[in-house]
Amino acid sequence: MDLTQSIKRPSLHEELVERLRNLIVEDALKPDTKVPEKDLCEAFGVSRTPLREALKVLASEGLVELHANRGARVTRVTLEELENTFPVIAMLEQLAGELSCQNLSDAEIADIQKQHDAMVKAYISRDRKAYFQANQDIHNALIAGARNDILEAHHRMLGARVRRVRFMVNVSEDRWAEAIQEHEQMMEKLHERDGPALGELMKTHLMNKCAAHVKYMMEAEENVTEG
Amino acid sequence: MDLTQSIKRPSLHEELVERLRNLIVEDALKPDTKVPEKDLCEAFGVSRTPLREALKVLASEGLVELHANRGARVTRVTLEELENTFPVIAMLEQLAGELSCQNLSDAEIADIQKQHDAMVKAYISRDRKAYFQANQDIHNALIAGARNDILEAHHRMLGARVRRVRFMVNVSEDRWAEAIQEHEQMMEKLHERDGPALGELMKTHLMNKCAAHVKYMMEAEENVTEG
DNA sequence: ATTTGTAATTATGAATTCATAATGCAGTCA
DNA sequence: TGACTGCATTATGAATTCATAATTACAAAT
Repeated sequence: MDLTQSIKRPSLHEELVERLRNLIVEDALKPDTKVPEKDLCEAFGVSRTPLREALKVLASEGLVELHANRGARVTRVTLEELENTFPVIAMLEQLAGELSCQNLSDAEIADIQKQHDAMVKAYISRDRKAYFQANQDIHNALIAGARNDILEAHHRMLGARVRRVRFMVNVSEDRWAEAIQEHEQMMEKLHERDGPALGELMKTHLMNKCAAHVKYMMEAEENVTEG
Repeated sequence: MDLTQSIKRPSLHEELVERLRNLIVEDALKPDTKVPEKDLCEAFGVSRTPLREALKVLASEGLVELHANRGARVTRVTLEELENTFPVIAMLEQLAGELSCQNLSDAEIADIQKQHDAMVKAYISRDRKAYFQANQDIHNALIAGARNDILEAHHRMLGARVRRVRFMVNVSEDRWAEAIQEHEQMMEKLHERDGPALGELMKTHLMNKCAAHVKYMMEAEENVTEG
């Protein structure tokens, strides 16, 4: 019997932070959506106090914007924000790559290899959903392998801000193939436990991912302008 | 006349976040201090609602810990946290160094040179307070030079967590001299606008700073244990 | 018809109140 | 003497209430 289970009771505001964050990250709450406190209170069945505490936290994470007396609205991921965020994530992943090679156990590396294989399989069958999930899992595992809470926390924060566009984005066939290649190289260096090399690969991988997203967004913008 | 001035009226909770953060960072609120809401409310002359919102934000920044029904306490900067935080800051500063060389104007670089000269002067006269201030200003200017809000925000957040130990720390003569040397090299590369080189120097500089802090903390711990 | 001024409504910022978990103390019993 | 039980106190989580800023609706005037 797990005794700690019964003790841990997350407070309402923690719960709300989590659930609202998920709603935003998974694009259920669209950017620029006004988020009237009243509606959310009714939706979640809580009073305004814990809800407003949650909104303050989400605002500090950059997921919503608070305008005094004008309420909260979900932030839009701009091109500029994307171009600013990815390089920072890239640096964090570079560090994670270096540290993971030092800290991951052989068993953990084997697990990552399994996730990698699953990702490749998803790629072959063009299962985008499974691919994104496996890809996400691999990156998270490599971050966790750094054994650095601070790194992990900030990576998660930054990831939340841009994951929304990853949901929207349809990567091109070319870029998709390239990403798989990059992941293959990463696995190679991970097995060799060549930290600096893995770090470099991960940084580059992220910057390429950034370029793909930027390109996609600019094309989307053009369409909007034209339509 | 500045018209924006009259419009901007920071809400109570923003004000509280700022003031509490300063109190914690500047070590006026010591680690492990219990922070009873009642006392703070009286001190600031506000009700509990905005204060609790502020505490939630500070908790998400890692400056206080919230234990359900047991209130908030100022977090202690552990050795482990220090060792985790500095490498992350180092990566961010590396990126900032690269970008600053691309983005800073000649005038801005001249300004930084002035701050650098002021820092050297403070070093020569062994004015620790002035030195720390100038040092802080230089790093902030290089971060700002990256023209990247996300980078800046996360750097500020991480800085807040460790600045407290910088207040406590008395750097050794040797390390102090070394730090000056590193800053001299940084200025050189900045003038040459050699981004990658400046980035590398800044990363190394931060990691050396980290090592100095860790060494100091371990010695302090020994003293506590022995005493 | 468009604009401007005012009133009514709504939504948010903040204070207060209520409920409950945690703490402290006294008293009891081994 | 020391540990445990139960009540009183305190502090926090959450709900409610109050005050005020912002928005909307509408009427009047140009």
